[in-house]
Amino acid sequence: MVITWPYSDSFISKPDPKMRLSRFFLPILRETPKEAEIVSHRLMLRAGMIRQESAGIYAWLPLGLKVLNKINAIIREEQNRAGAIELLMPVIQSADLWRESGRYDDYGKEMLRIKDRHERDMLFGPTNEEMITEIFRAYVRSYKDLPLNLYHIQWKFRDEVRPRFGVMRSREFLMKDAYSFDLDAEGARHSYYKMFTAYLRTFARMGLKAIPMRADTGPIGGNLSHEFIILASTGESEVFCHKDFLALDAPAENIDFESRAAMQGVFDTWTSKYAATSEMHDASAYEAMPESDRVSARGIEVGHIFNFGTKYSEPMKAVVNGPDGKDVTVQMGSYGIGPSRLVAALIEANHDEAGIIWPDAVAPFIFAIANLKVGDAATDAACEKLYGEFTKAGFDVLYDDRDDRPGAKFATMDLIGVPVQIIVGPKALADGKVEVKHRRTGERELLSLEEVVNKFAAKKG
RNA sequence: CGGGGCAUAGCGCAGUCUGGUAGCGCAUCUGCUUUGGGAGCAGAGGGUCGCAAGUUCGAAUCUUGCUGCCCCGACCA
Repeated sequence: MVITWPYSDSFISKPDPKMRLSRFFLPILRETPKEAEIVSHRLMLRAGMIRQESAGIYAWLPLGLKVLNKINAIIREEQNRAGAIELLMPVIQSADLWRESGRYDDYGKEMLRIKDRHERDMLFGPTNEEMITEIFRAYVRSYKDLPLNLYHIQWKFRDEVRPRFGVMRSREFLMKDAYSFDLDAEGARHSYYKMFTAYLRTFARMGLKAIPMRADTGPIGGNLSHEFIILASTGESEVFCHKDFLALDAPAENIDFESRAAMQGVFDTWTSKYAATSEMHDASAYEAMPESDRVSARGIEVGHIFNFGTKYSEPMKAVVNGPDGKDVTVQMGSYGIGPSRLVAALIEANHDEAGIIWPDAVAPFIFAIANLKVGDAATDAACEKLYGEFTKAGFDVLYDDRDDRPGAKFATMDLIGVPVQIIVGPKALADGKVEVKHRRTGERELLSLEEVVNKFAAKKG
């Protein structure tokens, strides 16, 4: 019997690599809306990535969504690699669940509380420790099912007093939150180190240098916690660290997440020297380092991990049978990354006067083809040829087929940050060449169509 | 939550003080020209001036109330 794959290739290929700008929805703005203060907010609005619908609440337009999805894809790969398992919990939660942990009263006005038609107290989830603990305790009975790490990527709502900086500090935001369950403290540390390692890899893959810094646990609770901070001049908080962290490479793809020694090694390497946010800053320890080793900079928090023991499992009775048949309250940790904030953070770290400079890994389109003279038989044909080849190779490629002037096309490609811009104009094409411009370096090269295809489009196959 | 400010076309703004036909730039649409760094000319469309009361012959403009949004500070993925 032959079982045929029930989906067409085009259906499963996500995201859609084919895009003609004349047909795409890319509402770019020439002028900056006055409310946007920081560069990422300005550029996201100008590049048509987001639209504000309310204070701190944004609609994600197609270009913004493409970036968000790429970030999510990287996060998923690294979470899965580290052994976490994806599920999806609802955004609306019951107040009763939060009364069990005691956080219904503790969380304050930051939690958006709502009533359903039966006058039941509900809430829009600001985080999911309670819910995941409820799910865990409903099914897991044995220590043999541990360790377990479950995560989801879901919208959160925190009714910030003052939302600002676009999606950097919004009320509704996307969060990847993972929750680990272990039999004992030692296992919980291993789980913590696994996520620690996964986070280093996740941010590195996006071209970000994220430095783990000892952090306050805040309302989540616990005793072991790190914030992952990326350095950006427009960052919200001041951070201090040893300069060696800037040169450290993230753990390799083939690192063994199950090896406690390997995980401990990663953790030790990345925590061996001084690194702290201003809240946790110890000026005397910092100044004990030679001045040439000190780095003081602005930082953006893009991830935060916690080991909080039995803070939730105890009151919510998440217990398993141990090897000796006795109940053991499980050890938990939670691990958060804000993909929506990451979009803004990536822009803060990657831009110039002309616009965004996407790292390849998260670029909404890696390639753009600019037809400088739409309607010209030669440029039209060359563009269609390239567009077809890149599409066939499975790349995200944007074809600017608008009947517009070259300057407008250059400005658009630079604004939306396309890493590799293939410029097809009548002059170079008369010699059979097109120009390839690299957004980040500004480097340009003249190549024939075949060379372009061989150099770029043939790679992925 | 304290302090400050804003609300007029899709975006950026003028007009408000001193009440009297709602304007400018960009964007959009049409036509012609133009085509390697956000083109030029000509024409066109688009606004219950945030909402509601009040004062007045007459309110974008004055008064009161409300709503929304932004900025600064304290708090946060």
